[in-house]
Amino acid sequence: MSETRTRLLTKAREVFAREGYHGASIRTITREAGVNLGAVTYHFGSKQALYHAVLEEILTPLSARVSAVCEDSGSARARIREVLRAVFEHLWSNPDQARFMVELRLGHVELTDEIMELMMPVSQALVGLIQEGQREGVVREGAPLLFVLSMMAQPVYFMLVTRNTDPALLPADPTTDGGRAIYLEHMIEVFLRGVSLPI
Amino acid sequence: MSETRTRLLTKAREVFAREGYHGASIRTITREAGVNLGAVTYHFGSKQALYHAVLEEILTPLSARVSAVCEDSGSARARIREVLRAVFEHLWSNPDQARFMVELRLGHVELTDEIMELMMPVSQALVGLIQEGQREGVVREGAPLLFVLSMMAQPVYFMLVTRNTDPALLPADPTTDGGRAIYLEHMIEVFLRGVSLPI
DNA sequence: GACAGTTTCATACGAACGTATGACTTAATC
DNA sequence: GATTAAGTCATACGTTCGTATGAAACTGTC
Repeated sequence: MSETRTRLLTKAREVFAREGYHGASIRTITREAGVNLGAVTYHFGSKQALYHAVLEEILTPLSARVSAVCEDSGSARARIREVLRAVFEHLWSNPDQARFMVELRLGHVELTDEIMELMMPVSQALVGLIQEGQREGVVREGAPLLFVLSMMAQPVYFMLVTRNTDPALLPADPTTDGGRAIYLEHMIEVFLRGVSLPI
Repeated sequence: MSETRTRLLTKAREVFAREGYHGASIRTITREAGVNLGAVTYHFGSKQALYHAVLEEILTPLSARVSAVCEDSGSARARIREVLRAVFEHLWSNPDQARFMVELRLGHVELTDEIMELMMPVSQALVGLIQEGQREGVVREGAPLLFVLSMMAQPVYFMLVTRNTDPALLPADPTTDGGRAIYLEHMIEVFLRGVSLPI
């Protein structure tokens, strides 16, 4: 794989995340990547294809990891913890990823069927996990998809807010391992209590 | 207030929400609003000023309502329910609003100080509410801002996802009052259990 | 009905956009 | 070292963007 291609992928992820699909221009991306203006056309064909390449690069490992954790052995409760940890760490390991996924949700960009198919198994795996949780009595009755939404809401929203907020106002520094652990533990705690059975 | 101006505000909200700030063009907005291309310049001065006008129109009533509910009489638990209801209903009464607020969070658009000042009292009021909840024993110990984030995550994320998902896949139809009630009750339940004291 | 102020209109401008093109450079093969 | 394929480069094309401009069409006042 050509170095120009990887430089483009790396910078494109950063610039798309920072400015959004329409806000980012090929000129900005190529300039910051230190490559020629024509490189996007040559290596990817178009701006949209470059965006999809970045998206795929982000979604593939997330999808794989979430699906894997869902099918782990162990109690549903333990796996729910692990899914939250996986999503959280994935989004935070590269903050740009959460912004990508949110813009994706906003639907400002046309998506290919391939991208869609990359996301489907994730939500299916999560629904399955919640159903097992209900069978094991960890999750109370209700539509599984509602719980899936509640599960994903916190990692995405936390990422969205904390990256744009003055760190001094935050209860923990999200750029350190210790700070991140606080956010993660909080989210897990809220979700597990939130879905638990009445006592 | 001129009719052209209000038509612009209405259509701009819709188009900005649908396509994002950079994706929406003045030409699209004015064409769909049925007004002249120059109307944006004349009535607002610039595209950005139009965006800010829309944002202010959205944030002002939300800010007022949330602040009012926070300072209501009644138990903290009841007020938390009411805040969730207020945010939820506000976002769902016009789905575009949630999309605006998310793009705002993504930071793809430069914001004025006035817009910032419109948002500050909301988060302060919410922090105060959580602290009262902790005093009353409804909310367990922990950084109030963490709970505030958890409280807002669900309404925003639910809106974001359900608007772009095939309704047939959803557990309830978000376009009907009955469907919305299901989502709201779910969110309230998850949050109140999630922040509650261990028993 | 002439006037003044306001709003609308068609149109023009320069800048920035995504993409296309063909010459140039590099690297590998024989 | 000639040939070929792959990659890089500067540059040009047509389009669309936000904005500016001045004429035309309103609206109310005297």
